[in-house]
Amino acid sequence: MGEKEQKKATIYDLSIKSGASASTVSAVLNGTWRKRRISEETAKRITSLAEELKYTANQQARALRSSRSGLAGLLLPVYDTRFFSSMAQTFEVQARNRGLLPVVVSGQRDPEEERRVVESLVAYSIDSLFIAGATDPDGVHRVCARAGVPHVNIDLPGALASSVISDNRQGARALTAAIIRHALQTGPLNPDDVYLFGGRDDHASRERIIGFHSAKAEIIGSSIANDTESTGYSPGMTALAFERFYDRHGRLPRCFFINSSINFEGLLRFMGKHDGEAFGDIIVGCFDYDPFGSFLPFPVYMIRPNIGEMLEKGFELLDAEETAPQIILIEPQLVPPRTALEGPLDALKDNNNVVTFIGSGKSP
Amino acid sequence: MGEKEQKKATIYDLSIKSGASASTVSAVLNGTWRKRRISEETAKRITSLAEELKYTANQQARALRSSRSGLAGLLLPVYDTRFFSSMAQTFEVQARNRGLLPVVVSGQRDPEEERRVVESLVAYSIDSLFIAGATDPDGVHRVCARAGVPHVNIDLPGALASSVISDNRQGARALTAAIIRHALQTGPLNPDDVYLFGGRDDHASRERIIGFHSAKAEIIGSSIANDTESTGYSPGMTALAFERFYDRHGRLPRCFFINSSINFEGLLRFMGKHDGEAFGDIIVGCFDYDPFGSFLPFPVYMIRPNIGEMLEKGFELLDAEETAPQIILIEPQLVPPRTALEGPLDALKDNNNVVTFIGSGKSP
DNA sequence: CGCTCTTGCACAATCGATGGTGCAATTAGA
DNA sequence: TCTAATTGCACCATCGATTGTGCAAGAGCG
Repeated sequence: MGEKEQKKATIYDLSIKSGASASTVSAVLNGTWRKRRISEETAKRITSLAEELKYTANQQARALRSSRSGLAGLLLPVYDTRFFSSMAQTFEVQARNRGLLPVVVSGQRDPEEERRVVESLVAYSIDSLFIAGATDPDGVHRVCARAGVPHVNIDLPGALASSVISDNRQGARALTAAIIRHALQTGPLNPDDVYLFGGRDDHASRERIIGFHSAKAEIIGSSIANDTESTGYSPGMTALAFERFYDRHGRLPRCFFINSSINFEGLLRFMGKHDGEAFGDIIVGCFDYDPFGSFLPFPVYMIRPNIGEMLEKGFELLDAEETAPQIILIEPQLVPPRTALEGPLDALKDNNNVVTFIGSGKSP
Repeated sequence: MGEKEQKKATIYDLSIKSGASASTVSAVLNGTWRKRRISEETAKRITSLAEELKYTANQQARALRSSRSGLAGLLLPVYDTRFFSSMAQTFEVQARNRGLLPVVVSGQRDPEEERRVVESLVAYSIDSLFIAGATDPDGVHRVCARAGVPHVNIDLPGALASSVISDNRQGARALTAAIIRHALQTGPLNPDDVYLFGGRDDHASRERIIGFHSAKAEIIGSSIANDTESTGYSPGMTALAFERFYDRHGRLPRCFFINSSINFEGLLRFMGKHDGEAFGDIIVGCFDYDPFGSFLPFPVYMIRPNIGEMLEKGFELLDAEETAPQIILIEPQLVPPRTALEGPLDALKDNNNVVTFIGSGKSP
């Protein structure tokens, strides 16, 4: 594959070719040259030489010496939900805007794995870490603290570091109210027509359940025990929960709240196994947004967390260097059924293409 | 945030505490100690000391000296489609299994941005790069070649480096055949009942169009001109294409092929604007898999590329250090409508949770 | 006992960039 | 004209790990 595989130019190469010392070259190229009283003329000479030779600094060397790597870490549980992949996408843009290289890793919702992958980031001297939806935020916190890595929690709060999270309670209230109101259009609702599936014993789930109950009580006016079922963030377990409900009641609840898109996939599996049936009469709310989910054959209300703002606030917290951990709430957005929101994809240049017919048919 | 923010231990710390020299410590900890004839006893002493002090090597220093960073790069166009986020997820696992730290970046389908982000990876001396769906694979190739970074193309081939891609033509044939056969169940089809939307002038799209035409000709027996419409990988442009078709014909084609899930989002937008209508009679094939897309209110056949195998082969190619660029085809999978496949989420520990009722109702 | 081998490790250069310090040449000030 | 201040830059130690080389102590052999 070698074309002109010259070794990358270093400040020493530039030093020789420019006649200046390596430290002068370094100062010019990292912007500290005014402070070091390098003449503008010398600076220009070196800069243009650098461009000519396509010099780029060796970040390992820079990091080793200055103990700032230019890496910004993001710890996710998993990538492949729209929520977390949008977060990765947004994080990438925001980190890059700040001159950092984003490094996204996933902890697989396993406390030990979380710590391991963060250790590996620490070994690369990351400058900061965003902890998004960690199973054990405080365990991760300790790893960061030992290494002196600034960090914030996103989406799920931790006790030991500042957190930026969605307003789960309000979001859940709005979502619950929306599905109940929609269901009421087709007749009165009993308390046992309204359920919640999914989630686990974490802060987000607890808050959502509180919001769910509060909206339900407010609108229907009464409630029942055991109207929420925790399944973890697992499609398989969620499918099982639906299956069991179905076995007991001969149908799904008229209207229900699903804790996350991961749990929503459990509903898909359930549907896949009950292929003949229509499910046209259920009304679903999901605390997460997925464009395809929004167009399923029944009304689906969704909540879209404001990822961009959460990350912005996160960066601000890191810059601010606060002492006492604080929690910042970000309002999420209620998305009505059959809504295809624009997203990061719409910012791409590809959109400027002209629509053209390029195909042509063939006759056999 | 400071608890016991001791600076991280170095080989010199271990050297002093163990009485051995730094080079001995280094050799013990990086596994080369047998080659350097360090006694087993010394090795054990140092190893246990290292564990005690929670020593982890400074990767920047290691990289600087050995010019191997332990970083594996993956260049994606975007994150937030299920295809690319699954790829990120799978890549992470595979890279980590090989002792590498995965660094995933996105090039936003912009040739210049692609080169910029790869330059930034090169500045960190990545050991290898996977180029997945780059707009300009050969431009990226040149950046890698200059820096001596081994690389492979995934999913979209390049001329200058080896590539592992889906068998787009066969996949498209299978997909086209599936939707046509499904449509034939409800009556005969004319050639202008079968269209293709999406894609652009890249290898994948061209191959898919060939496969589409070949299956169409084979089953329907005749064809027409202008039965494919290129829209780029843009939801907005795709929506526009559907809108225009709808304006001209008063309906959508009875059965059509959508080039990617990104284009599929264009169909969602179209549907969102035509809210009253049912679209229950269309039959769609999409060259990409999305679990929610599979359950839309009309039959959706999907193609799932075999990401795991593509990446495995990619790693093998890198190890093999071939000289002449080669292209490896991987067979994708046809997924019938209403199918929720298992994915990386199912491998998580979270699935072992027990399903329990945790909620309790409240009476106002 | 003298010699060669082997064992077990230490020394020191090195990767590329950074930043404190020192010093010659120039300019300013008296 | 002589000293003091300023300008413009070079020198060199340093970050932490890797690796080629050298060398003393002990083992093996005749």
